[in-house]
Amino acid sequence: MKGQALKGHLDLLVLSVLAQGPCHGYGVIEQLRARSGDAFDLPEGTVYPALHRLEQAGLLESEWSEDSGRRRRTYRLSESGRGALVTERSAWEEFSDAVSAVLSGVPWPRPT
Amino acid sequence: MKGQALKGHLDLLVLSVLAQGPCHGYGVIEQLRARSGDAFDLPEGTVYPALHRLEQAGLLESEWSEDSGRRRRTYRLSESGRGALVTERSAWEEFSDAVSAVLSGVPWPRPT
DNA sequence: CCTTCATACCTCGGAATGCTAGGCATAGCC
DNA sequence: GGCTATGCCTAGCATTCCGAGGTATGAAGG
Repeated sequence: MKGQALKGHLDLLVLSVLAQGPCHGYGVIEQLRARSGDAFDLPEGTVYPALHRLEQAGLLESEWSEDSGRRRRTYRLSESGRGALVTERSAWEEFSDAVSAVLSGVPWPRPT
Repeated sequence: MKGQALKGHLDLLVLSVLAQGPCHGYGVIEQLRARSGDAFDLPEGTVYPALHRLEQAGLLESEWSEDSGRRRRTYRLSESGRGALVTERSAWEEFSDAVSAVLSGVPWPRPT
């Protein structure tokens, strides 16, 4: 995956993962890698600040837990977060369709 | 269209427009608006620097022209630009598919 | 015991990018 | 003359992603 292609869409991805159940930061990274078929392999320096940002914005809630001597911070979607996910998903679809529309006019050098 | 959702994908859009024929800056903005069904209404402060960047990178070539007393700068895809368009389009499709894959796991509150 | 690796968290600073806000100039219309 | 549309430009700000570095625990291997 080319550098910083996901600019502006990271929030949507993180919210999507957490919509399927609470998870901690490291787990979010693994989920994204798994669900995207290895396309998204995000560095920690990308994901952790994003989680903090989303919590700051009230879209996530977090809770510390101790699991076999390891401290973890588990994130969960808030009600606002659930709403934001719906909004962001719509925005993504609109955006994606718009890009497709622009691209559809471009001659494509491959067989159809 | 929500603010700066197109981060990182602007180049692809501009190259796509210019792949369909030479055009000047103002025209690129209009083309994008038209082809996207008004989804993309980009400010000049976004598009002009992008054109300069792409020319700097060798993906575009430009030429000044005088049309009824108005000076215009007409941009054209270079060979490199044509190659970059292919690369960027592939990258977009990969990215788009990856996002879709992640989203596909999210329960969607609307009828399918 | 000690090293190494995987897990798990964090932050700082750089780099890129888009946008707001301003400016300049010409043509056409009222 | 004034206003709008066309057509170009730049400076500086804000946001965002990422590389690099730091901390700490547990398990595995020697």
